[in-house]
Amino acid sequence: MRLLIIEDDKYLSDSICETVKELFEPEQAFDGEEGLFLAEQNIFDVIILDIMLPSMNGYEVLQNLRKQNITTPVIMLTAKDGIDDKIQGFKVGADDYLVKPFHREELLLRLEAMVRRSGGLLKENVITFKELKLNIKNKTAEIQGEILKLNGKQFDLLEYLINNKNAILTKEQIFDRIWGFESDTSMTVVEVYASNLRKNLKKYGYDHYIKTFRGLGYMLTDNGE
Amino acid sequence: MRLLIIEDDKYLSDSICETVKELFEPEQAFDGEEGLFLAEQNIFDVIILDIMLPSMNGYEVLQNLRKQNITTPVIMLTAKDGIDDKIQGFKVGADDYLVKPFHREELLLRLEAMVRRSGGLLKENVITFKELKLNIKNKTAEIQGEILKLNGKQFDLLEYLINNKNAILTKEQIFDRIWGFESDTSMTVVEVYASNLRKNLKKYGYDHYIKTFRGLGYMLTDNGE
DNA sequence: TTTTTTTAAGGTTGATTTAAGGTTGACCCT
DNA sequence: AGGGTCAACCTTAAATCAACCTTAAAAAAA
Repeated sequence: MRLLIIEDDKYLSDSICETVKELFEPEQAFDGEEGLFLAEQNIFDVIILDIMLPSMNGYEVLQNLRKQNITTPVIMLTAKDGIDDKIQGFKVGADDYLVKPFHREELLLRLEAMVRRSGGLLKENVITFKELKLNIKNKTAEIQGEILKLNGKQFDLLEYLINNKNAILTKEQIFDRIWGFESDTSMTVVEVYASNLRKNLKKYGYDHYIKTFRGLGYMLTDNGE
Repeated sequence: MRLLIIEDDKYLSDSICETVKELFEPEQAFDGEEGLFLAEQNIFDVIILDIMLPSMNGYEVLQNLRKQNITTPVIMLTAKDGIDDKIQGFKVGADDYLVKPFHREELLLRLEAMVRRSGGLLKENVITFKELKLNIKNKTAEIQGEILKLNGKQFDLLEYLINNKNAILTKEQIFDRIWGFESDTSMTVVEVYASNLRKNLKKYGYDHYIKTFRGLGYMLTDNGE
């Protein structure tokens, strides 16, 4: 679970990081433009967005995102308490709202509720797909009783696929998520890893479940065909 | 959209009804047990739940519901302002929280955000024409229960036609939309794709619905002949 | 060293485009 | 009305092209 914090108050931002680090991998942006740029990568599970920001305010960031059909859940954060702000925030597409100062526990709970609502699961130690079990913590995979050896990025890919089963993931998304959007390696690595992953799953007949959609991306699916 | 309001203050309950009646069909319950009974029917899209209630408090109602795997989104409502209440509410599975007194507009916006999150969005990912369903996200088509395989541009064409059913689309429009107006391929591809699409729909008797208007363009229509 | 990651190259598949010949229907002429 | 002509459209199949797969070797990391 990746969380983007767009907040110019470094002290507050760090403190949020600290608060959530059990459940999320946080990333920080300290002004509006930087935040928008990062959010546009569309690789985060939740975004915490302050309203008063240098270079571009929170509303603009959010509006911009929604215009691009990026639907990552957003929690707006502000010192202002007026209802007008709340209304504006929701109109632009925020999913929740938190008034500073807030209790850490409340933030955590709202984050959880948010992620739960949007179908995601909080960081679990074990995720499964049919008879395939991934232990996120030790990065081990088990299938039909046997232990399956997967190296780092292959594991990450499989994890990402399982967490988004029955949804198409574009090569861009996969690349941005696993290699990082600023990585300068070529996007064809994704194909190579898809290939390797399939090879490893073939033994168990699970390679079929990774479907490629030409021009669109990949999907892990369990509904037959 | 059906909304259940579980709130013992009749005046407040009525006033909520009034506020939301544009967007929801509200139903009222005035104590915990009645509310639980109604909620158990699992026919509502959202529930507004007060905490202080006769016969059974809001936490118990919610806990009970979740235990039965009823996941209707719930907004908790209370006069208490302490963080402890919020925590308890979220722990039991509330999806949002509102402190009395609240602005009507805020309630409305939270309701909208809630519904949007819990599948309101999903509906926009699917468009239909008679028994034909297109899932825009997965780019899959389903007709009369069967899955229909369409390649990229065929799918795009069908999507465009469905979104403009009962309106004539010129070949230029179709071409510009799907191939891009700067494309240097010949406009006759549109005919080829119309042909292929019809061939694929023929099996289900849906080819007739794509009518060509000589000199004008194509139209997808569902009113007979 | 051993393992993992990245690059490079050639092969495969299937979508897209072109081309060619066949239909259809509008319009004109006698 | 009937027949001829033509342009628009349909259909098919072959040619082309881009996306993707696979493999193996090179580079980097452990």
